[in-house]
Amino acid sequence: MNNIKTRFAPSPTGYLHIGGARTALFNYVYAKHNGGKFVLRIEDTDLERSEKIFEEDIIESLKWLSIISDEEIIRQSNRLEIYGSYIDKLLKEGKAYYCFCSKELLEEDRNRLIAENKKPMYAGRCRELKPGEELLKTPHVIRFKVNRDSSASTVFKDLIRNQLISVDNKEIDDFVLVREDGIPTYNFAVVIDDALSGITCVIRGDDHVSNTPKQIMLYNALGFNAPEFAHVSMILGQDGKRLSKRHGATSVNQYKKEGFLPEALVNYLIRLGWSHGNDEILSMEEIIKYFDLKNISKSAAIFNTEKLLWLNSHYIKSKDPFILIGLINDITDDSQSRLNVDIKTAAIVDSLKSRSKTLVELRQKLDFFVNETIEYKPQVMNEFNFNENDLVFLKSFKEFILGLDDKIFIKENALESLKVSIESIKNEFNDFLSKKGWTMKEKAMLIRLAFAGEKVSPPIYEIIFALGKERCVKRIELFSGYLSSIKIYNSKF
RNA sequence: GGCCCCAUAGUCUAGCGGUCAGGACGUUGCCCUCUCACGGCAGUAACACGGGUUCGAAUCCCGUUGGGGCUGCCA
Repeated sequence: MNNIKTRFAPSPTGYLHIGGARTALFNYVYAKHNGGKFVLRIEDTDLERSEKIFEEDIIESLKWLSIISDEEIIRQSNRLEIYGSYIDKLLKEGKAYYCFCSKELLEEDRNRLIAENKKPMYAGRCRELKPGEELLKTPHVIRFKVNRDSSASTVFKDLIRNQLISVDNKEIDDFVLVREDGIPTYNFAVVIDDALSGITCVIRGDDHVSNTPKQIMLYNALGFNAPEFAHVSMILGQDGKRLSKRHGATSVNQYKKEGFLPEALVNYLIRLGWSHGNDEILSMEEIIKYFDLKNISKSAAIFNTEKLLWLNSHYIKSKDPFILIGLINDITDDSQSRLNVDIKTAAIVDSLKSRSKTLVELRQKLDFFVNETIEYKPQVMNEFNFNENDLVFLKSFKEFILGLDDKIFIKENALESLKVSIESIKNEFNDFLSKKGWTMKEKAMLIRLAFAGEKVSPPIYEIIFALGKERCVKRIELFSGYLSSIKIYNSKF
């Protein structure tokens, strides 16, 4: 009966990026799988770089991904007294010490060691110092006194590799616990908070493995039980380098704006490094049901937008068109461009959803329907050789549209009745064509150009329904006029 | 440079001593078809290299190479 508790502890020094989102996701689903708790902690001890807007972005982005903290969110900046009491304890017990070395001096040391091809480490000048009250009034930091016994090493088990990682203490610096300004450093604050919050398992990025021995030493020095550790590999860009801005979109919020669904991002991120047999499509519920640290990959993974797009199109396809309209409106800043929530818009969205990989793409494809006027682009129109017969057809087609029963176009906001309408338009239209001895294949492109001004559009019956009689007729007339005008133009030469 | 970690197709991965090395994205071809998609079918492509251990190695061990991380009073 061990109550699992995990956490995600980002520093608010940037927007939530996909690497962080994946780490948060792993922590969240691991806790949920085990019936445990997941908590969020904001590590804002770097006063220089932390910003409130980043904190808000992180919380919002996680919420969008359905990753919610089970407890009130902790901010390290509110806990300075707590850290103070523990530092006093370490100082009193001789496990930490004051260091008065100037930054300039340390910089010199470092440069010298690097020049000598040695590992840059603190020389330990102040290790045995017993500072008097006067000296304590001068600038200083507090360092941890690492056990320097010649054979001492620090060992921990990594749950991802399922093996022990051992680091010789001589590789570990007497690292700083409290800065000159009195603010604790990451390695110190993280241990206090994880211990006090009762975190049982720390799942974090690979880049923290070298911090883990330091933290274990602190757990031991403070008399806390250390949690378990699981270091997940990092996400790399297409070039195999660490993911950064130059690889394109990296923040979760940016993906939202570009028309990705949270389900798709969650599904993609969890599969990037974790697997459950051959399953590719996984809902949050399924992920929680099956998730296991044992099935996390040890190696770094390259972020592949193609697969994310595939997942996104999958989730778009499976959504109700009315819901899609809402989602598109959610990411539309300009109130002028908002979509109407009605059956006609839904009809086009329903048709376009299997043709779009993102919500943004879907919205763009909707332009021909939303905009009142359509443009006849020369680069599109020049590909066709129009003739008199086309005008004859359009005239006849207009009559057909006008002759359609008005009842076909009046529908409740129900997708089922929509299908019936489209079916009857299809039947009527096929009758019309066969009576005239025309075929769909030869006439479809002309109609498409008239209605959409593009070579690509949703199926014609669906457009007829969505546009309605009046707009159809208007577009046929405009297009006929356009054809006549280019005919006149051509005849001059 | 030092320390730590990693290594199956272009990419994500399954595999856990005996498999025709499986799936997915991508890509190619075909079918469907009013366009484009969707969908269906088929194809393409991998165990980094070298030593061991073993009757037998993608799987275990060692080395090489390659990649990543850390080496801050950042997290």
